[in-house]
Amino acid sequence: MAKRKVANPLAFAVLGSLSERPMHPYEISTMLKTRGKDMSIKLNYGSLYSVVAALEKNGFIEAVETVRDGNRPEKTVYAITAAGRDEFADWLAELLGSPEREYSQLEAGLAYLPAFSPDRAVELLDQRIETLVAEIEKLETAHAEMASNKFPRIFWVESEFRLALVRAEITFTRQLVRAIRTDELEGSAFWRKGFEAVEKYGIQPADLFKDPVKYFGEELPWLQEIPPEAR
Amino acid sequence: MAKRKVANPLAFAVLGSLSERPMHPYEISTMLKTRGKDMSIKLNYGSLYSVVAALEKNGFIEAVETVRDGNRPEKTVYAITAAGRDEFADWLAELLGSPEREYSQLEAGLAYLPAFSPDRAVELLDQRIETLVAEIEKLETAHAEMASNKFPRIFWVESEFRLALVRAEITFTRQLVRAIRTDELEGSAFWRKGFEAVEKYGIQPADLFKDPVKYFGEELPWLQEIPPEAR
DNA sequence: GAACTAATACTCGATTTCGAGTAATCGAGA
DNA sequence: TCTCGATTACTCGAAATCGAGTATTAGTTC
Repeated sequence: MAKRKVANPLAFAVLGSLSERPMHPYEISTMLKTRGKDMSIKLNYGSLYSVVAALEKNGFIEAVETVRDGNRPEKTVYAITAAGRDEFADWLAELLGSPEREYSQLEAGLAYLPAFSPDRAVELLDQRIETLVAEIEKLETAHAEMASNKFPRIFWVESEFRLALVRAEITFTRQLVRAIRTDELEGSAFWRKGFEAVEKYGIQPADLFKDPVKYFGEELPWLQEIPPEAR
Repeated sequence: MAKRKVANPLAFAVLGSLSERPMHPYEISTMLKTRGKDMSIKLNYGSLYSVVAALEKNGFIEAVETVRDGNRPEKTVYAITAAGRDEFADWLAELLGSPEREYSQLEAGLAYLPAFSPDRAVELLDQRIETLVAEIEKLETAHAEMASNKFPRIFWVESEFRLALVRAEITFTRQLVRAIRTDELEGSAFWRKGFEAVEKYGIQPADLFKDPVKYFGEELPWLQEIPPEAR
């Protein structure tokens, strides 16, 4: 899958909007908002206009008219081209059919979890859970409302997916907190010991592994598996 | 939470690495790789060097020595500063404690799901499921291996989180496919009818809502709720 | 009808991001 | 000892990204 000429997901939304009818950029932005698509695709004015320009440059859309309304800046109305329709279909197929690696900030944070003490980690994760619970409630309320309006679910599956993801995140985080609290996370007791040793001896965390018996009271068998330069 | 001076997650990883000991940029990159942190934080050489420069400019790290090794480019070794340690701790706390809105590509795709026929959608989602299954198997194998090496789980929680997310995605996708297939997704039958009408009458999708009785055989009560300009 | 707020419709330029390219050296095998 | 692929260690510039700022008009309230 060669790289897209215009890769910003907002460009995808622009193509999607223009495949309904010609519009000017600001109109696209308001339509995305009224339809709530800006909840699933990040909308930023700066990006919108540069993305529209890039789409035009690549022949996916074309200016069909410019209207001037009093002294306001003139609006350029764009229409999708045949190439643009192809690009949109191809892009949608890719988005749905081929999952692409995405990086979440929690993943980044967890990668450095041992940099905090277990207690501090639990405190922060609990805080996260609270925020996520609120998020879930907001989503559920919105869904209940749309359902009661008989608004077809097909128009808000993306929000249901978001809900599923947040639920998974909360479930994981709760389990993690419990595991840290109970030390059942293998290595968590070790994590505690390490932190206490750092405080007690006033050493750097990296020094812990130079004398495991002193600081952990035992050999660490897995330590031998790690090449020295990665310790 | 004011914006970070250096916002790229890779900068966070750089601070995390340098809080262990001074290193030169390339050394950071290899350490991230051997520890598998590059699976959770996107590593790109171009970004690495510009991020290091930005961190230095902002006083979070400082060059401590430059070594030259034969005719190779000279390596600048950087150390973290006190401000850098604070920044790292603050950043980690934010990553763990305050979930930030993230946009996934599947969400973007689902937002335009009705642009494809139900059959095509199912076909693509099935394809996605296949890829996700393979991904899950890879992760599970890797985890089993680390567990059998007694490598403490605390060092790979981020990968467990990733697994939880992929599992949630697959569960959701499977449910969605089933719902589309069985038409139990309210609005899915309507989606089918709409698509058939577009083919039968050769009209634009947007025209469907101009005469719902003709194309869907009934009034669509929720349609009245939508402001005309958002239709 | 003056004042003010909200909505409309962008613009701009400072960063950021990216990934392909480069160039030296090392090590293993022929 | 020659070669060649892998590893080391970056560089560069084109393109993307962002969000704050601007200017006009429409609507609302006193």
